[in-house]
Amino acid sequence: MSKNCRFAVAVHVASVLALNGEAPCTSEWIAGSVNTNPVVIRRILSALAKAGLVTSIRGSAGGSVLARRPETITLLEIAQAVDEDGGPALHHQKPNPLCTVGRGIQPVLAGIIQRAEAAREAVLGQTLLSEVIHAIQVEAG
Amino acid sequence: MSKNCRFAVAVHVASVLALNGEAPCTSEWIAGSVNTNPVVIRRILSALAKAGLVTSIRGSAGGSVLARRPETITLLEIAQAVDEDGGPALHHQKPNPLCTVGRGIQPVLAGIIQRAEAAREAVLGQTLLSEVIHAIQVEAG
DNA sequence: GAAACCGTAACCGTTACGATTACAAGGAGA
DNA sequence: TCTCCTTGTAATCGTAACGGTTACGGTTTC
Repeated sequence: MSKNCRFAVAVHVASVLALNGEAPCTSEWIAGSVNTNPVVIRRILSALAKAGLVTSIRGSAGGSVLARRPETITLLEIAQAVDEDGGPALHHQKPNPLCTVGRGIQPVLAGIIQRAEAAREAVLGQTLLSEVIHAIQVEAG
Repeated sequence: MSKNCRFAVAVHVASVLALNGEAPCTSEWIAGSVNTNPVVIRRILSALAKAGLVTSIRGSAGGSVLARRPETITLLEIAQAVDEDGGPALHHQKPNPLCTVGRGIQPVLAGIIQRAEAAREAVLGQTLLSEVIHAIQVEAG
């Protein structure tokens, strides 16, 4: 599956924003919580803003705030905002059409992979950011 | 998700082997159907053999055959044989434990990702290689 | 012994990622 | 207006993974 941690960072960012409420968070402060570089956070924030999940305020005393209530944001929206790549890849080269398998496998596999991804996304689509925040608070004590 | 096409190639390889029945297939012949290098196929075959799905015969007139009937092989077994990487990644660095989110997010996210992956794997676990072969034959005409 | 085949190590070019630096643009306050 | 502070984005670097390829040793058949 995906080898990047953008989804994990994006949920982390959204959780920090949600816990801060109306107060804008700077990318530097969020980076301190995620333990990475502020530019990495800004790239994530940019993707979340394009998806309408986050609003960024430029200038001094600026920062980012959640654009919607945590009860209305699913993890699927966050995942789709930062992870444009959809599902496992098919063949690099086109299979040999002279072979029965080579001729017919690609649409069959595409359908199966799509169904598997849909099942995975259903779980993310049913998980709300507010639930994640609650679980984090329970976990962190 | 995963950016490699090993799963697609592995299903392709297994389908070719299944359609050839008892007759061993050489890696070069399979490579001709997949349209890639024989060594790439041998690497996939090696992983499938370690999972007990394929038997390889060395020496002249050698090749590979399916070790089990296609009705008893699920796509999940094939995926796990060639894709050791499990699910999306968490953070690169450990989050800051001084932050509530940093302290609690990792186990929460791990649980959610695991549930999402389980849903995806359930679909693959219910799909049999024999069904794939049938669909390929219908598709290829 | 020769030929055919598997198994694997080694290497190359490409691609993607996270991290970092640098800089332009925007906005608040002195 | 001037000065910070912040976002936004481009450019670059090092690393890691992947597919493709060559090479070579081991194995089996003829």
